[in-house]
Amino acid sequence: MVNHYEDNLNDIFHALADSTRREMVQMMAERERTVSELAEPFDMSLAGISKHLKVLERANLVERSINGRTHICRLNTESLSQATKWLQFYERFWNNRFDLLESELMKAKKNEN
Amino acid sequence: MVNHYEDNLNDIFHALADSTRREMVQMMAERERTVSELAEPFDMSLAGISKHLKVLERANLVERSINGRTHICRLNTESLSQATKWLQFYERFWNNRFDLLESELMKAKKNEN
DNA sequence: TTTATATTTAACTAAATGGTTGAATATAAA
DNA sequence: TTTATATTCAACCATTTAGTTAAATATAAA
Repeated sequence: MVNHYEDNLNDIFHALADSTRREMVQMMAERERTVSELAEPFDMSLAGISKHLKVLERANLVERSINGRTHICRLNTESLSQATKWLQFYERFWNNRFDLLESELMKAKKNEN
Repeated sequence: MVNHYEDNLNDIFHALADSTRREMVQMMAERERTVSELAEPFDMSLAGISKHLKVLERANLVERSINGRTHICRLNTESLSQATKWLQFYERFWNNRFDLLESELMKAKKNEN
């Protein structure tokens, strides 16, 4: 059994583990962007940006539509919320743990009196 | 200016971009674990697990206390919620976009009549 | 039809990653 | 004091990554 869900999470987290790519995501969060727009803020070759874009696409974080000679890139919510869901699931555990700790502390405090 | 926040996000997302490490996180979410406990489900050398653990520690996702010859590993909420916050911030943008789209569709529907 | 623009592809490189094995360290148990 | 257990460290290896430059492709503009 191949686990596509796991593969996808690998790709998503990997894609987000790079400052340049996260900045690109930020830019696309504001609005759609062409490849050269995405490249503009960075001191990096267009080929370099093109590669980063591919990593984001592999993770399904970005979709592209080709309009003449310019490519228009936009974010895809689906993958992002997959990652968020994973994180939030485990945060819940911690928060429960903390709630537990807190209630223990409250008990302890009561017994002080 | 060095950006520690960005570095940290790189480390966190990188740490989470590996199935083995995510499973280790899951285990520690349930309760504290020793290194050998963490290693048990995997078909991998202890040295391998030890390295994965280091990656999680570098990301501040895990803290370790040494108790005799066994090391006890537990999760650190802080880093996880840093990642969650980053993700949620950008999800907000998308959701706003979707709300906008939705209201446009409503308008269009009205004009149909 | 020629030239300029937008982008990708290919080939290359240095560094990082994910794994291994074998030896080292430190502590606990016999 | 010897032996067993828990863990890390060091050295190594194959693969992936993040970047480069130069050439290729495709479209738009002169």
